[in-house]
Amino acid sequence: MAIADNAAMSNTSTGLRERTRRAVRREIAETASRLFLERGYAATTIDDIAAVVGMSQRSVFRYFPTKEDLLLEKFDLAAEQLLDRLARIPAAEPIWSALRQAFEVMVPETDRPGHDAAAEAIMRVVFGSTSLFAGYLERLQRMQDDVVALLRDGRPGATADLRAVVGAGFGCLVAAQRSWLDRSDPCPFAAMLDRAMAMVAPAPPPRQRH
Amino acid sequence: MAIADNAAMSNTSTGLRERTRRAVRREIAETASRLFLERGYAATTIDDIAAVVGMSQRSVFRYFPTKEDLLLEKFDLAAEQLLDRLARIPAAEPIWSALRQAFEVMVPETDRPGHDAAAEAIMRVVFGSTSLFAGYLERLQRMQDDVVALLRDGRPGATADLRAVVGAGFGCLVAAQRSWLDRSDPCPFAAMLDRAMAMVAPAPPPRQRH
DNA sequence: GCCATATGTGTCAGCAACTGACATAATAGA
DNA sequence: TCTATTATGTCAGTTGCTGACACATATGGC
Repeated sequence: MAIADNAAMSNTSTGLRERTRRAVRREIAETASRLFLERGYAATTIDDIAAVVGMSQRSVFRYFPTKEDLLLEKFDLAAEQLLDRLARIPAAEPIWSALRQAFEVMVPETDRPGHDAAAEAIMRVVFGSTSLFAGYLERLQRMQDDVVALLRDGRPGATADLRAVVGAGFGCLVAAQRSWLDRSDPCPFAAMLDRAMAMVAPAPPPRQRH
Repeated sequence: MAIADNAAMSNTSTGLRERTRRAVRREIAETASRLFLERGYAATTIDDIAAVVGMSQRSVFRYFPTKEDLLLEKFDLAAEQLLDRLARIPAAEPIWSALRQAFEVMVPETDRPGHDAAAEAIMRVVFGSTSLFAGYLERLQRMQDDVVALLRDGRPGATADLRAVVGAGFGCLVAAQRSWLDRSDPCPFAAMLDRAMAMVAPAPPPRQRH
C-alpha cells in the first residue's frame, strides 16, 4: 500500500509529491512573512496571502493550521536545533551553562556580520503583536517540556526542580530578547543574553553534585 | 460637564450607574466561569453565556473585550495585589525574596484550609486550554513590566538586568504552578514555589550591594 | 498505455469571535 | 419635567477556521 511507502519516505527528501508540497509550503510562509512585514500582522488577511500566492484561502489552511503558524513555525525549527544542540552537551555540564549554549541557536543570524535584518524585523512583528507574542510564549513553554524531558535522564534531580531551572532560563531568554529589541545603542544579542543569565545564576552553581 | 464628574467618581463606590455596571459585570464573569468549568472553555460560546445571563451577545462584548478576558481578568486583580504587596517591601530586601513574597498573592486560596476548589479548577481550565494559557503567559509578561518599573526606582542596577531577574522569577512561578497542577500527592503550592525559587537562586545572593 | 486509488484544490456553506452603526429605552441631573 | 447621557437590542459585516462535496491530477500496478 502507498501508506507504508509514504511513511517510509516522509523523512527522506525523495518523493516528488513531498517535494512540491514542501515548496508550496515554503512559498506560502515566505509570502505571509513578507506581507506581515509590509502591512502588519493584523492588517494582513489570509485571503490577501492566498491571493498573492494564487490559491484559495482554504488551501492555505490546508498547509498551515492557523494564521499564527505562518510566522511562528519559524521558531519550531529553532526549537529542533536547540534540542539537537542540547542533546550533544555532556551531562557533566551544569544545566545553566548548557541552557546558555543551547540558546545560541535562538537568534542565529542577528549577531552575525551579515546581520539578517529580516530576522530582527520578524522578531519585532512577533513581539509587537499581542496575540502573536502570546502564541510565541506558549510555544516556548512547550519547548521547555521537551528540554526538561531531555535533561531529565542523564542528570539527577526531580522533574519539578528541573522545570524551575529551565523556566528561569527561558525567562532570562525572553527578557534578553525584549531588552535587545529595546536597545538604543548597537549591542550583540549574545552579550545581552550572557548578562541576563549571569544575573540570575552567578558563576559557581551550588547545586550540582557531579 | 458630566465627563469631569464621571472621572471624579469613577474610583469611589458612589454612583448608582457604576454600581449596577459593576454588578452586571460580575454576574457575567461568574456565569462565564461556571459554564467554562461545566462545559469547557472552547465548548462554551459567548451566545451561551449571554443567553444564561439574559442579555444579547453584543452586550457581553460591551463589558468584556474578548472571550479570554472573561476568565483572565481574575488575574488582573492578582496583579494589582502583587504590585501592592511588592511596593510595601523595603528596598533593602533582596529582589529574589521580595519576588517570592509578592508571589504569595498569586494563588491565595488554594493552600488555605478551606482550599477553594474553584480557584484550582479555574487554573486547570486556563492551563488546559492552549489559547487561554497563551493569553495568561502574555499577561504575566505585561505584569513583569509593571514589576520592573516598580523595582527600578529604589534599587540599583540597569533595567535589562532587573528584567532578567524578574523574568527568571516569573519563570519559576509558572514552573511551580505547572508542577503543582501535576502533583500526585497533596502538596501546598507555597512549598513548590519555595523549592522552585530556591533551586534557581540559592540562599546567599552575590548580587546586592546594600 | 490503462485503470484504480490517493491526493491536491476550489467552492460553498456554516460557525464563532468580534465590530460598527443605528434605533430605542432607561435614567441621571438641571 | 425636560434634556443629555448611557445601556441595550438588532442587524449587518469581517475574519479566522472547518467540514463536505466535486473535480482534476498524479501515482503505481498491470
